Amino acid sequence: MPRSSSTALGSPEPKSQTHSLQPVARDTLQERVYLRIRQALIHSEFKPGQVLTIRELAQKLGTSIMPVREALQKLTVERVLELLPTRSVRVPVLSAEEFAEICEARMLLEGHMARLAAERANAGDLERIEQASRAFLSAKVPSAPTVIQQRNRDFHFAIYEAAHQPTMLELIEPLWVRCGPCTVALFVDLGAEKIKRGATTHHQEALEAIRARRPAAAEEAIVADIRATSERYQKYRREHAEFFVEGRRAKGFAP
Amino acid sequence: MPRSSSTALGSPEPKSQTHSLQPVARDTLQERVYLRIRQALIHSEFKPGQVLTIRELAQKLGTSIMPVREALQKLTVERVLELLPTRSVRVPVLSAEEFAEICEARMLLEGHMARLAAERANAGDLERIEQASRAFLSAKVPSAPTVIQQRNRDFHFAIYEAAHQPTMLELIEPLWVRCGPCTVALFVDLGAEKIKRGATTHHQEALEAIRARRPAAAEEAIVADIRATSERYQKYRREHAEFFVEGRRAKGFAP
DNA sequence: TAGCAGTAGTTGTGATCACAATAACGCTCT
DNA sequence: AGAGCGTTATTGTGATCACAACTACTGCTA
Repeated sequence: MPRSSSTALGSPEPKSQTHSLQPVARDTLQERVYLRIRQALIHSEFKPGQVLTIRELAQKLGTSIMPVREALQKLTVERVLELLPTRSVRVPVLSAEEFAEICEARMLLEGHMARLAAERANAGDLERIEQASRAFLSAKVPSAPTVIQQRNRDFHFAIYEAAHQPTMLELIEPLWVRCGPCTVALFVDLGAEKIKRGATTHHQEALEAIRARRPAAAEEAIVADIRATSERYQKYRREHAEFFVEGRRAKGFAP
Repeated sequence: MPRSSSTALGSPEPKSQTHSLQPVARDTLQERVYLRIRQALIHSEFKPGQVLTIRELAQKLGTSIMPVREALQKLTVERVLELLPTRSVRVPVLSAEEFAEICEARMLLEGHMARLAAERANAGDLERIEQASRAFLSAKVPSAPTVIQQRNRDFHFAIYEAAHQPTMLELIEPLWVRCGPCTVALFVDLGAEKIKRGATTHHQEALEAIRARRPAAAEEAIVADIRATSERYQKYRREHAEFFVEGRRAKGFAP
């Protein structure tokens, strides 16, 4: 029976009506599968290095293999997953160099966006940024690491949205997803508390700079924030080299 | 008959052996289809705004629809193609703003790479850059616009490869592909001659700067080159607004 | 003639099957 | 017991079918 309404995937999110009457593309199973796997990656339900197989995911998600194979390919193209020589896919284990290069690109692009935000942010933008900042600060430290990570993410993107450059924003998003699975490891290991303290300083600086319309300072704060993440990962990889062995075939992931 | 060896797609390119004994992933039909369509896009065999259908392409390429639909999805994820609300795909018509934002990102990333190239290029890198430069200069002006465009591309990437940042290089590539179909229009319309003259200046400046190990100058030259392209497109769109009507269902593309 | 309903054709999505290549397992022989 | 080999299981790819949503065309009605 084609187009089965599977129950394992939940409802197709609440339509995110930003402008009311857009010709909303009808949602496909493929997309729900894609979002589900993506979310699982961000939540560290898969480990770096783990191999994902089409049929296993299809079974766990209660669909045929078709939506899964297209979702996996999509994630592979976005470099969120990695293609093995055998054409299987796995969660990438970012080398120190790869992570550093991605952070370098992030510093350039996101720094640019922070600068623009300081120049262009209107009242509504500012309000959203401040709200995101409050949400980040109020995140309880012993809560799930993904909560803090999510609010950190929200804060950054509140700023970048204030730059009003939607196309560049779309270039930045995949960089975050690529880093996701590896940065979660940082939160879990180094302790969210310490990371939150470090980030708070940069966040406050960025917020102040945008409020005061000082583009250079805003860029500087964001770049510093990203650089801290980059250096943290360098350090972490050196100290936990044994964790990053190319472990294959680690099963798991309860939907 | 599964895995038919279609003849319409040509041979699977000469293996590009850069390091000899890599565990080369076996080539798939999907990948050949992908490269073929990608090439067709770069060569302007499709017009901006044109809708591509799975079955039509499959028939012209002599395959089933499976490889085509995956190739199209891949191109869509890379933003080379655009998803319509009906889930059909079409060649995007970049708005002036979108093009400008992509160019902005390119200036940041490619400027960074040019700077690094000036710092790090070794003898082999320099030789490759100079050879690419000679090839660009020797391109006959009345030749196919795509030849000049290709050699321009080769020159830029010869520089970026000298930065030795493979991950960031992979971030830059899709930006070029996205601009491809629209910049070809520039070459065809404004005349390759004029564009080549303009680019030559920036190319020579970049080459000199890298040779002399002056990172700032190298970055400046590359940024100027990209900015020229960006402004050219702005002007072009304004003057040829009528060409960019959202024309649907323009057929064509002889394989 | 303009408007509209109905129909035939087209298109993307999802399911299922077939197959070749790889990986995993068990067996034998030394 | 351990290395080598043949067999079975698993995996991704490609083809084909079924179907729902949409498009375009036709012919009827006011």
